[in-house]
Amino acid sequence: MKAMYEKIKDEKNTKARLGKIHTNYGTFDTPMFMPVGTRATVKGLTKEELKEVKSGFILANTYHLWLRPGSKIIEKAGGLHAFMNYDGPILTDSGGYQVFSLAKNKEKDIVEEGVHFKSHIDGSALLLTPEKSIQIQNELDSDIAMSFDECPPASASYEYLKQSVERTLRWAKRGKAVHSNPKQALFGIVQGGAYKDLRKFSAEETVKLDFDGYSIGGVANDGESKEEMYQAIEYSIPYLPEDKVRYLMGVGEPIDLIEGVIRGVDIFDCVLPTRIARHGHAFTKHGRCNLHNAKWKEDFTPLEEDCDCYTCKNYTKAYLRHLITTKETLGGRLLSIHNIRFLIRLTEEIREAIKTDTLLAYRDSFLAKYKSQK
RNA sequence: GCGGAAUUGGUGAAGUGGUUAACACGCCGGAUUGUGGCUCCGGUAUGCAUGGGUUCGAUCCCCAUAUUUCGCC
Repeated sequence: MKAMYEKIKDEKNTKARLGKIHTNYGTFDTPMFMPVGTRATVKGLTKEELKEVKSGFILANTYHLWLRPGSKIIEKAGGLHAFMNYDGPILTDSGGYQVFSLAKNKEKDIVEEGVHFKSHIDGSALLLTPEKSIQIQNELDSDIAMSFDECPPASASYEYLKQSVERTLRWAKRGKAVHSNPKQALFGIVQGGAYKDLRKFSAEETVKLDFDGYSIGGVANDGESKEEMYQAIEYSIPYLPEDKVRYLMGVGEPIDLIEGVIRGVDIFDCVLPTRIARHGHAFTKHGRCNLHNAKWKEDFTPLEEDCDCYTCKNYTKAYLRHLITTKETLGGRLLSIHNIRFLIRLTEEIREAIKTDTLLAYRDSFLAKYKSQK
C-alpha cells in the first residue's frame, strides 16, 4: 500500500492544504512533522513515548543503517518496523545528504556513478549509488523511500547547482528503475538552490518521472537566510502536482513550519527538537528556553503551563535545569519529549487554523509571542 | 619545640623583575534546520596569603606574620 495524498483544501491567500496519508500503519493528517530517528531510534525515546507525543511518521537514515547494523540484518529481522518494534510509518532518507558531507573532494568523489566517501566509523572507502541506496531502502522496508540526490549547499555556484540538478534527475531515474518494494512509496527530490529557473526545471523534470510524492531539498543546510529558504519553496511548489505529498526536507524551526505550510508544504522533518534538547534547549511559545540559564534555578513551574506533554505534566524547569547542568541523560530525554510534542502540537494548531481559514492570523500571533522573549 | 616546603580566580594549576597572569574544569551567555550524538563559539582574577622592605618598577627578590603540609624530637 502506498502513501497517498487526498482531499485538498486551499485557504484564501495561502497555499496551505489539509490532507491525509494512508499507510499500513494507519491514516495520518497533514501538515505533519516527523521526528528524526536516524539510527532506528528517535534518540532517547521508546515507542510508547513516541506514541504519547502523537508522532506518526518517523525518519530513519539509509546511510547510518547501511553501515550499522547493515540492511541485511534488518531485513532478516523482518524489516525496520519489526527490528525497532515501531508500529507507525517510517520514511527513510536516501543517505545523499550524509554522503555529500562525507565526500572530501567534491569534484573527484562525486561522480556520475555515485559518491565515493569514507566511512565515519572506520574510515573505509565506500561508494553509494542511486541503485544501492534504493536497494538498501527496499530491504529496510520503510513506507516511504527517498531518491538518492546530490545535496549541495545553497551557496554553491549557479553552474554547480545546474549540473547538480541534472545529475540528481539522472540518479532519480536510475533509482526508480530498480525500486522493487511494492509496499513502499518512492519520492523524488527537487534541488536547485535559490535559483528560480533551476527549481522550476528540477521540479518539472522530476514530476515527469512520476513519483509518489515530492520533496524540496537543499534548504536549511548552509546558513542561508530564511527569506532564501522561503523563496526556494515558492520557486518549487507551483510545479508540483496538487494531489501528491510535498515534503520539505530538514526544516523544523517552529516559524519555518508555519511559513512552509503557508507556501504549500505538507510534511517536515528535523533533528532540531531532539538535538537542541540534548543541548539543553526547549521550544516554547515564547521562544526557545535555554535550561542552562541561571534564571531557572528556582523556577518550580513547568516549561509551559498549558502543554500536554509528559515532561510538562510532571517536571519543573528547576529540575530540568538540574538534569541538564549535571548532564544527566534523563534531561535530554524529557526535553526531547517536550520539543517533539511541541512541534506536533504546532501542526495540530496549524491544521485547525487552516480549517477555519485563519492561518495567516495564526502566524502573526505566533510570531508576536515567539519573538517577545527572544 | 626544631627544621624544610608551600601559599596565584569558584577549583586544579602554569608563569615572569617591566605593555592584556597560560591552560583546563567550573560558572555565565550564545549557536545548532534530510544528526559524522555526549558538539561548537564567546565571556569570566583591577590581582598572585597579610604587613613591611629592596628597586625607576615586584605576583616574581628580602624580612616578619598567618595558614597548610612534611620530617625530627
